[in-house]
Amino acid sequence: MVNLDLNKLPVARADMVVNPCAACSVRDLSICSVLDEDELQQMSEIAANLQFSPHDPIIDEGEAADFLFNVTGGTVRLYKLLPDGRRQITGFLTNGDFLGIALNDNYTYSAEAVDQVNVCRFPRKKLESLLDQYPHLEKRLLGVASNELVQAQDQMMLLGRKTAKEKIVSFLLSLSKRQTAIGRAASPVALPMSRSDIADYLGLTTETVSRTFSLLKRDQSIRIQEGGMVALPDIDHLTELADGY
Amino acid sequence: MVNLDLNKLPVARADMVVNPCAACSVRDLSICSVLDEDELQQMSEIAANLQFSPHDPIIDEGEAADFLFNVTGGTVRLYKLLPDGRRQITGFLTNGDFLGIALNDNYTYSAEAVDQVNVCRFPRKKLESLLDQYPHLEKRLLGVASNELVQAQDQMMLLGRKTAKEKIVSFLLSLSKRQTAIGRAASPVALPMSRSDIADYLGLTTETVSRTFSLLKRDQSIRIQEGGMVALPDIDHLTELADGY
DNA sequence: CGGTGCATTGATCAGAATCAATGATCGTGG
DNA sequence: CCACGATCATTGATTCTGATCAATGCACCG
Repeated sequence: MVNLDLNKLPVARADMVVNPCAACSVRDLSICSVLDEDELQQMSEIAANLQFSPHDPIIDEGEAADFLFNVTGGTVRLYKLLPDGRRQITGFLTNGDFLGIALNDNYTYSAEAVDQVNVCRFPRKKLESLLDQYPHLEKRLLGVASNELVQAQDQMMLLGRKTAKEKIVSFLLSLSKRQTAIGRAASPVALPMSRSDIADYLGLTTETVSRTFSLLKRDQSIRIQEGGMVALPDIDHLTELADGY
Repeated sequence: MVNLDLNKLPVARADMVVNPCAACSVRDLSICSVLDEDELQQMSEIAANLQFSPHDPIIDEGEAADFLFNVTGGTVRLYKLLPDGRRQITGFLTNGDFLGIALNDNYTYSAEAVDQVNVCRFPRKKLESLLDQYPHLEKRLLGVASNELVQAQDQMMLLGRKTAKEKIVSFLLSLSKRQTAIGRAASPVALPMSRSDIADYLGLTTETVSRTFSLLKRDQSIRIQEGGMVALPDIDHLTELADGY
């Protein structure tokens, strides 16, 4: 039976009662993809499904890192704050992304729901003992961490050396790539997060983000569609813009 | 027997012939700290000791990732380039640091020797099979990756949201912390890298780095000693400066 | 002694931040 | 259903931090 958390409304679906993970829509994307049926059953026994609404805190920097998460729907922002309130968003998590890979005693960053978010929550200790039991799960986690490191290095290049225009274009392309990775079209791209989220992710201000979008619209590099979707008419061209050719 | 590489002069010491790793000066700092004597022997059998002089390339972005490394002496810079030559240094590695944790088929960054560097080189495939054999080694690697992620997030905050002064002070403090982690005094701090390395690590120019050092000297926040060592007279004060209190 | 590379300092410039106003969107309640 | 307020996005005017351009200083080395 799934460990229901009554503080947050759990996602209740009929198929979950038997083995919720078996029916998980993001299984192939997540660390769970390496598990067989029995192992999946064990995962489901320690997992709780939770839902968060926009702006809900999911974890807070500094608090005890008692839980790890898998994002099963929506978008999550990870961020750190300076004492005076300056914010750096270190990443946006979506379908299948793993949250809490840093195995410290306390979280070193905060996480909030950007839109309606579903997560699968694991008690850290129980997940760790599963990791000991299943080296291939640990190996998968190492792979995930390694990918995140590669992304982090790209983001450092972006933050340290790219212009505002290059930052915005790189950001749109990374969203596009993520969409293709989960089998969706490269364009148009969904932007669930606000201008200020984008600004704090790219080391800019909201005004500069807005101006740069206007600029890109003006020279036809992007088109804004209904529902805030952004069409990328010429990905090759954008790819060159992103690296400042 | 150690697998000698004749292109680069290996470090040859008498104790290496039997089991070089047993006498390794950075063993306790490196991933090898979790290995027992037999396991260490196996590591030594796949390891090659290499030396690099300042500016020597160690790995090149894009080339096949056939080797992983442990830094056993000196300082290594990791960096990425944009087509027009802009450079972002993503990290400096020293004693005990592991190089190549991103297990992609090709390196996603380049590495060069800053000063005289010693490394311990492992063929990737052989190391991977050792990882399969020893889950605790894999676990240790996951821990290393996790630490690097935490550091990467701090660096994103630095690059995206800190002022030049905060960046320089944060940098000096991180060097100081690293020194204490290997049992040395917190101050003075050694700066083996050039102004331009520091600039490319912090998302600044050499001129701004130089000016900011002068500024910090003027208000007595730092003192330059012989040999380019930097004394940090009041670490608490610097810690506040670093986060913009 | 002169040359080369690196660091420092100064003068000016520019890209993005800040300050400020207006516009668009959305949810809520009269 | 529309009006109001709140929040977010856009655009404009101005400022400022750090980049760029330029010159000088300094140390190491042949």
